[in-house]
Amino acid sequence: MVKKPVPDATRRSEKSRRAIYDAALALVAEVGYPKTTIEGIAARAGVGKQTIYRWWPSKADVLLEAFLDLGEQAARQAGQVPYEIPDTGDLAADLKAVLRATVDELLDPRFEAPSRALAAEGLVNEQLSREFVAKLLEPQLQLYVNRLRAAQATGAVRPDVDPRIALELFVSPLAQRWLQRTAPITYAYTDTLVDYALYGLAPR
Amino acid sequence: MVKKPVPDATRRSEKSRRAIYDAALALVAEVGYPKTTIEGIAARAGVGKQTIYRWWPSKADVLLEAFLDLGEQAARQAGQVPYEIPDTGDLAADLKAVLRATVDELLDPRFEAPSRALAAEGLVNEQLSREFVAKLLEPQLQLYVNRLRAAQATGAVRPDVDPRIALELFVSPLAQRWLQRTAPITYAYTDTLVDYALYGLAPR
Amino acid sequence: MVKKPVPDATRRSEKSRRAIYDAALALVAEVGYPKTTIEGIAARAGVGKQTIYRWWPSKADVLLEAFLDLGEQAARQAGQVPYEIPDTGDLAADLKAVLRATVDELLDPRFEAPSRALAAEGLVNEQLSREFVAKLLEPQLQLYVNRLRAAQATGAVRPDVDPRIALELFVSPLAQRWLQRTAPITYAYTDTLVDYALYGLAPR
Amino acid sequence: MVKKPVPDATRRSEKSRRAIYDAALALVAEVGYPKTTIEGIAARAGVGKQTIYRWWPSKADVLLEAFLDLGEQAARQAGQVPYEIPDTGDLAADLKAVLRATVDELLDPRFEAPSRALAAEGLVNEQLSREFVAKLLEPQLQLYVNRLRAAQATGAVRPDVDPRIALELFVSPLAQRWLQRTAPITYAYTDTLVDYALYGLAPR
DNA sequence: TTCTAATCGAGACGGTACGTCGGGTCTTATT
DNA sequence: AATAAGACCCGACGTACCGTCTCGATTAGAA
Repeated sequence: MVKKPVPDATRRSEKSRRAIYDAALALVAEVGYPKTTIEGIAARAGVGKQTIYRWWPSKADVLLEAFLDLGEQAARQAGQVPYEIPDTGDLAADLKAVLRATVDELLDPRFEAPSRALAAEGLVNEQLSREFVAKLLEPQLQLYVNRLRAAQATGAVRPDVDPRIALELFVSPLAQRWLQRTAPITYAYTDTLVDYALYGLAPR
Repeated sequence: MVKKPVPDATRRSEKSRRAIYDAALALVAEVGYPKTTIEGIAARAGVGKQTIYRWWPSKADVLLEAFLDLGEQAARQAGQVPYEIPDTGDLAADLKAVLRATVDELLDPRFEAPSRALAAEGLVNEQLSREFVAKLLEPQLQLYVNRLRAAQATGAVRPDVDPRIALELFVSPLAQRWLQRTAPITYAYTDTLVDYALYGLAPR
Repeated sequence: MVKKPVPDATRRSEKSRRAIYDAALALVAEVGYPKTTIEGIAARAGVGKQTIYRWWPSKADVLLEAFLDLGEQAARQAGQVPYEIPDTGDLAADLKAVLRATVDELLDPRFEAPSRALAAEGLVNEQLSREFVAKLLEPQLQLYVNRLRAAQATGAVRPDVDPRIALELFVSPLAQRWLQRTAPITYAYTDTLVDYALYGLAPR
Repeated sequence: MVKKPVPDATRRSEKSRRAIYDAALALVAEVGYPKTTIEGIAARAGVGKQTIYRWWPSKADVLLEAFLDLGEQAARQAGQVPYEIPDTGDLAADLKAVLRATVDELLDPRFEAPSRALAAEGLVNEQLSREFVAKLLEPQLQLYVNRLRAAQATGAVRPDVDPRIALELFVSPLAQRWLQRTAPITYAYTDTLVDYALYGLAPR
């Protein structure tokens, strides 16, 4: 077992890290993930290659961190770090609103390129996939779980329903359409998904 | 614009094509998609690189064709080329049976590696994605549309439901779990999906 | 020992041969010897590659034959097939005249490219070199031997001189300058060569 | 016009350069120039191809430098870097001695293969030829010029003779025989050349 | 505030694979 | 049977990046 000397994070250059994030996101957006190279990121960031290899094991990890950082920044700007699905008492309306916001985000070009790339890499790279799911996907899905639990408490959803599965009825179709481009994603579509799904979850 | 002279398909070597398919599938299964190289496929198939470049524009296209061919072969062996979802009159039972078979297929290692790889490539390569969807995915989904239409005719499903969207309620979650490894896929899971979804599609 | 079936020369296409000669000479002149390829010759001659491989073992042999043919043609046109060095009785004048003609030929672009190419190939390919020397060079040199022998008979050259060596005193320097581009070749230069050399060959 | 970034010569690996020289010379000697490939040199030298392409534009240039280096090494070993043709007062004897040494060198297999290859390449590649002549050939010939000038000073050679041309009378024939294999090269032959040539250069 | 050790920008290095070119063989249909 | 055409296997080309490895130059924490 070869020990790689752990670099001293306290002396790390914040400027370089930012520049690397920016370069990685910009390149993925401009030339696509496969044509984005470590060398290209380093050159664009005005950084030595070694500085990248010192802190990240692969370009996928660079992009994942850059993307997480982008998300944090966006959340911080919106001032809504502790994100929640609203609870107006009308479950269908709340879900439709959230899904419409998700549609907007999925169509935002700033997000599209990197998240597609990460999803693609994850399909084939199990380790990255786990990290992606744990850090990004599951926290999002947990919000739906919370909201559905609340709905069960008020009787809007049958108590025997597993919320972790139930949420997939409307979340997965949207994800699928987006990832595989099987069909366009619109507000009308997500509204319909919620309608179809909730029929089945509501008590008789 | 330089025109590449179109090769004469009638003189194409069938033996080479088969060998390339086999090599591509074997390598993807053995070393994974990213480490599968055109050079490796050529070497394993006992074929010149040029023979690959003559007929396919990229390794993704090689793999797509190889996979389509694999599917055709499998179907031909099973003697069930005009595939259909059974119609016993019990929609829930029929869907559960089909989804269980799908689970088996998704867990079959012969299919897993190449289809993951193609899905991953499709996320980032729109042209390939379209071909993948058109040649493989949509034909499969159409079978569900047909079965749901039949269910609407017998009154088992509400007539105002769009079958193309309805089918996503149980198909997409399964696909999602498989692709993103968010959770294990089991018979119990698919059965539950069908139950949840059909509640919502059945008449009141 | 694998026997290569000897092709039937009587059925050979004269038209193809001519086309191949023309194409080979043209290409060597236009793009240079290294960039002249068998494939290129075949394409330009409107001939299948196999037709070349059937009759010649290598591109050097094609060019050698093409060049020999070119020489024969030129000689036939000039109507002087049985070539001779003139014998006016004045050895120096005769040699100067012949060398001046040689200078002209060496500077003729039609001859320069192919003969350079053949010389180059010969340096590294002994078999070709022997053929080149035997078919082209030695016959030429023999003419000088004859003329020098005649000069010895008239007493213009010492009888103990070996004509085969003596001729090299003026022929080789010219060849060398041309081949290696060490210095320009002119009439004045060849005249000087003859003067210097004959001093040494003349009786005291 | 794309500018290729000039590599930083101060950081060049001396070990790699030596290994490349050795590999190039060894391969040319073992398999011949045409079968010597950049890939083969790199593999034999244990070096990446790019390291060759970074510093030399072609395999001919690699070989030329390797050969120049070989010559320098040999000269340094012999401790006779400022090489001179001896001047014992007997011009004929001095020239014969030097030419005999040249014959030895031309027949030394370590020198034969690469110098033939370079000569061949030079015939067809003018740029290389100029470099070869300037760096290797002319310095050698200049030694003869010097010796002949000295001979003119002592009256051993006629004052109106151009030494640069005179030297070709014995040097070029030897070179020619060696390059074109028209006849074997021996001490007797070079002695004869000197005799024939000096007759013509000596005063009456 | 100076010293000093780690990080940094830069890029040369040994490699692997790319996509292309051409060599020489073989097959097919045409003459 | 020779031919034009060109697919085939193969080896080398010159290029792009990989991940590792030096090099000064800089820079931040401990002295």
